[in-house]
Amino acid sequence: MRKSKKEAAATREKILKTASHEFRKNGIVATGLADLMHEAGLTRGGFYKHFESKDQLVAEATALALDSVIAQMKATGSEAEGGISTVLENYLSEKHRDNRQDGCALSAIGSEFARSDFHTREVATNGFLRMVEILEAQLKGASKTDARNRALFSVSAMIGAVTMSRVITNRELSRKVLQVAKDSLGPKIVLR
Amino acid sequence: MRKSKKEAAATREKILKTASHEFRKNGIVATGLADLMHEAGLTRGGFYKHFESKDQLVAEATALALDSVIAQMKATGSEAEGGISTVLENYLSEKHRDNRQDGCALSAIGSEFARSDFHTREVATNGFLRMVEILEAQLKGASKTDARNRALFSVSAMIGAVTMSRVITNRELSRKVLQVAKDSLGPKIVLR
DNA sequence: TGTACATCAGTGAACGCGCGTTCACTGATGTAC
DNA sequence: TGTACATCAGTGAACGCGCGTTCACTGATGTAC
Repeated sequence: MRKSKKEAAATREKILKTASHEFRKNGIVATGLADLMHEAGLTRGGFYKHFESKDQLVAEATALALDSVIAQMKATGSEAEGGISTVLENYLSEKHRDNRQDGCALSAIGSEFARSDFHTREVATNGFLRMVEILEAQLKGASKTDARNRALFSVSAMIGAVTMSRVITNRELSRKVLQVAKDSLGPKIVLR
Repeated sequence: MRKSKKEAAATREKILKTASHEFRKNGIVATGLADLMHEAGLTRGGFYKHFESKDQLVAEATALALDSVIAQMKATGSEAEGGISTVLENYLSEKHRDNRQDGCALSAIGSEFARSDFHTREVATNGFLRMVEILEAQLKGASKTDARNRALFSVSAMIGAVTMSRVITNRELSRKVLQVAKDSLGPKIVLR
C-alpha cells in the first residue's frame, strides 16, 4: 500500500492541518494521537512515518496555526483594509472567541505553551513577534520605540482579553472584556 | 486506621493545597491524581473519601489558589502599601513569572480554564471579577464607569502579559513584555 | 520500454504505562447504652 | 465512666481504558538494469 510521494506529502499536510485545529480545540495534552489520526482519516500507526514524536508535531502544528492567523492579520491589517482598527475588530471579536480551533494559538493554548518544550516555545515566540510587527507597522504617529512598545503591549493585552473572554461564564461580561480591550487599544479613543 | 474529624479535615486541606500548587505548576490535564496524592503524603485510594471527582477538586483548588493570590493583592494594593503601582509591580514581576505554582491561576492555567466545566469556569470568573474590583477601587480619578472599564482591561492585559512572558524564550523580550505592561497600565506614565 | 526487486506509506495489533475510579480491607474514632 | 459496636479515613490492589510508541506485515511505488 505504498503511496506516491505526492500522496504522502498530502497526507503529512492533512495530519498537520488536523493537528493545528485539534490542539487549539482541545488543548495539547488532552489531544490523543489516535483520535487525531482518525480525524485525519488515517490509523494510528502511520503517524511515525511522518513525524518523530508528538512533540515534533506540536511544534510544526503550532507554526502552521500561527502562520495562517498571521497571514490573515496581515491581509486585513493592510492600510487598504483599515489598518489597526480592523485587526483589533477581528482579533477581539465574538467570532474569534467562539472559534478557538481556527483562531490564534497563543490565545487558545497560551498557558500550555508555557509548559511546552523549548522548540515549541520558540515557534510561539516567533509568532508573537510577527504579530507585534504587524501592529507596530500600523502605529505610525508614535516614535519608533514607542510604536514597538505599544505593539508589544497591545498583542499581550489582546491575548489576555480573548483568553479571559473564553473563561468567563457570563455572556455580557465576556463581551465587555473584548469591548474594553478594543476601546483601550484602538486608535480613536484615548484611554487616559 | 480511621482518623479523627480534625485530622481528616487537615488531610482534606492538605490535598487541596497540594492540588492548587500542582495544577498551577503542571496544568490540570497533565496532573495525575496518584502523583498528587503522593505529593500530599497519601495513597491514591483515599482521594475519594474527600472529593467526588477530579473535576470537583479542580474547582475547589482553583478557588483556593485564587483566594490566596487575591488576598495578597488586596493587602499589597491597600493605600498604605502603595495602591495600584504595587499591585502591578507584583503581578508583572519576574518573581511572579518564575513562580507559577504560587501565582495567579488565571495566568498559569488560563487557556485550560476555557475548556473546564461550567463550575470551574464560574470560580475562575469570580476570581477575575474580584481582581477587577481591587484595581477599580484604586482608580479614583476616573468616573465610576471609566474606572470599571480600565480595571477590566488592566486585569485582562496583566493576565496576557504574564502568560506570554512565560512562553517567550528570549530573556530580554520576556522582561520587556512585563515592563511595557507595567508602563502602559501604571498611573504615572500616559500611554498615548 | 519492460522486468525484477527494493523501498516505504499505511495498517492494525501489541507494548508498557499511567490515567480516573472502585473496592475489600484495616483498625482507630465516634457513639449508643 | 466503661463497654460494645458502628462508622469511616486511609491503604493498596485492581478495574477498564487510552496514552505515545513500536512492530510485523501488505502491496503499490520507485528504481536499477
